[in-house]
Amino acid sequence: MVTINEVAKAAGVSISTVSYALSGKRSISATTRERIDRAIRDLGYTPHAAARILAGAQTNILALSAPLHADGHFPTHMRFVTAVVEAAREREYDVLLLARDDEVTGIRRVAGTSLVDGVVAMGVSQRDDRVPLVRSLGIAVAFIGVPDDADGVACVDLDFRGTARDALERVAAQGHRTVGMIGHPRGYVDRRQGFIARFDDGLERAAAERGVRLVREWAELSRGSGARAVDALLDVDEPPTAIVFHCNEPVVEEAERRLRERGVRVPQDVSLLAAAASYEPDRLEIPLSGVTLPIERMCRIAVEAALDQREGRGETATRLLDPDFVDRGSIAPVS
Amino acid sequence: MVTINEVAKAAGVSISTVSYALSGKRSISATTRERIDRAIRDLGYTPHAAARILAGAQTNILALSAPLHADGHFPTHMRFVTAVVEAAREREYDVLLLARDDEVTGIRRVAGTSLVDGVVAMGVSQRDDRVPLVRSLGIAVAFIGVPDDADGVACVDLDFRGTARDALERVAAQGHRTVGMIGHPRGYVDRRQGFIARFDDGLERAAAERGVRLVREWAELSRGSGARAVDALLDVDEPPTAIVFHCNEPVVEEAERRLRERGVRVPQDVSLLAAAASYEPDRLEIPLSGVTLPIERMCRIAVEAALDQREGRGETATRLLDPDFVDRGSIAPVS
DNA sequence: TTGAAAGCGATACCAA
DNA sequence: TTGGTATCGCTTTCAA
Repeated sequence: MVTINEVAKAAGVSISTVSYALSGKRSISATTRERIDRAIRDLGYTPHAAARILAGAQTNILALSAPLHADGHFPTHMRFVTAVVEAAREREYDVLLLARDDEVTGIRRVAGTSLVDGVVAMGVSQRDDRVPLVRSLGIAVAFIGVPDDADGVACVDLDFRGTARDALERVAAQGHRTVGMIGHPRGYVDRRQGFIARFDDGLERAAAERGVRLVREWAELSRGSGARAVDALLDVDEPPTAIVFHCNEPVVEEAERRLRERGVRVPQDVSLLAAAASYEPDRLEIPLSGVTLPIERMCRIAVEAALDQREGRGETATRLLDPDFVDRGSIAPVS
Repeated sequence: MVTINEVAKAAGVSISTVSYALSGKRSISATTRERIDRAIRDLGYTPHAAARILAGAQTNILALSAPLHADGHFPTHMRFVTAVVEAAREREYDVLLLARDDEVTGIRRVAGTSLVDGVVAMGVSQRDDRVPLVRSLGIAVAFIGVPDDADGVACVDLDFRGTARDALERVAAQGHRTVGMIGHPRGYVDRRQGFIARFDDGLERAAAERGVRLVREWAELSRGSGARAVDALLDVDEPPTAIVFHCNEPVVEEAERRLRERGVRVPQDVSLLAAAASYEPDRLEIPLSGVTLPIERMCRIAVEAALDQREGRGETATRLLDPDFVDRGSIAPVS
């Protein structure tokens, strides 16, 4: 291992000069700088991370708490993880992945040993054990998702209530009086995932305000449940003329296939809208108008929120992102 | 932050005694141990990771190099990542996720700064830049997958050649003389993923030996390609009476649906076999006999191989896992 | 513009 | 069984 000492010796300067040349925290004469650069290159020097952390103030490591539930949607999960790594690297941070651990012990371990400068937590539930934990630990943290008690912690999420309201108002504006919804698996709700409750709430209220009748189905991720949900919605006396999807891609795909099988045309017979889609709604068999979950943006904001906290200037409030509706022709006036 | 110094003071002993009490590297009297334990608990002490790394020999951090290709299969990717984290935690290791970086710079950074004790590399291609890199760096590493030049580096993989041979021989043994294959996207092959070449090679050879005619299709991950592949295989004069799948789940699902639509019965009209499945073949609409990719086992072996190398006793050879065939009734004698 | 030296918080060797 | 202390490789203050 090449140390800063050897570099200093080779360049004929003191180690503090080498250190400052590296950090740029004080001015160095051109000739000295050159000698140091040469020595660094010749010796192939890279500073020792642990020594730097111990002497300096920060680790440049961020922990990502990503508990993976058995019934979770892997592709979506992966997109969050990748996006967090990407955002972290843009700030010169590496990411330590906390996945297997009990949510609490992993954070406790890396924070207690000062291994990380902050934590980004995803897969947030309404009553999340990580909230009181990070509060007591007093570490820099940002949640992707909003727990019930979000006081004093930074949170980022799509405004699910607003997204639901927006969705309902758009179909209502087209004259639809009976609107169906196909939602995430019941298991998610039981695990008390906040975003579902907020979405449902927003949809209900908007429907009540607009005098729209709401019919809801929840589909599992297992095969057949998307088709069953469609059948359940349509095989009644006054079926909905518009359907709002708030579920994962496989369910939507199956629902679209089922609609085709039943000879239902989109948007002539039924209007379709994707809400908070974690997939790309324009790559479906029938591209859907609606709102995409801005995963990359959420992760970027979370990373910045967590890191900024250490520097004092960090927000510890909840930030809800506005829905961004895109029209792909799957919504039409009621016939 | 509570330091070992404060613990020593509180317990009325020296810091070396505290250190030894923690590591267990020398015997401590019961009373002293108790006083130390009390002090640790009272003060809520956790050793500082960076200090420990600097003074000690190891970081207890493992890097996972997981380049994510745009056309990759996210769920499979995620399973590897999760499995590596799981295996690492069992050895008291945390995982640093290298995802966004150019494959080489990420490894160079964490290895150069001595941030990690070793590297596990997935998504290995036949000519992988990471191989010469880790060789020149001389760090502990294990590849999940086998590059062309695997000299001196530890690799783990399913024996794809053997798996292909096993698959072909099983259907040949049932009298099938024309066998179809639906393979991974061509993009994978172009990116020179070794496992595909090895699988194809094994299949070809076994077919030649058994006098079996082989018909091959490659399906993209995009919608419709699974169905198209089925049609391409069956819409000919002498269609195969058995089909081997070596592709991702969405393609298999679509192929099965297509078979149903065409009124083809399994296994009466056609035998089906899943080879190196990265999904669970018994959760398909038509459960498939075949070999599952032992992801968890591969990752565990890779983690151990990487970590063991530091302690001298590590293997740096390629380890190919034998296929483990499971019968689920999708293969029958040719009619 | 540069250097000397005091930490940072552990580990582990050498003595007692 | 225990304590003192050199050491790990760097950052940063204080002096020059």
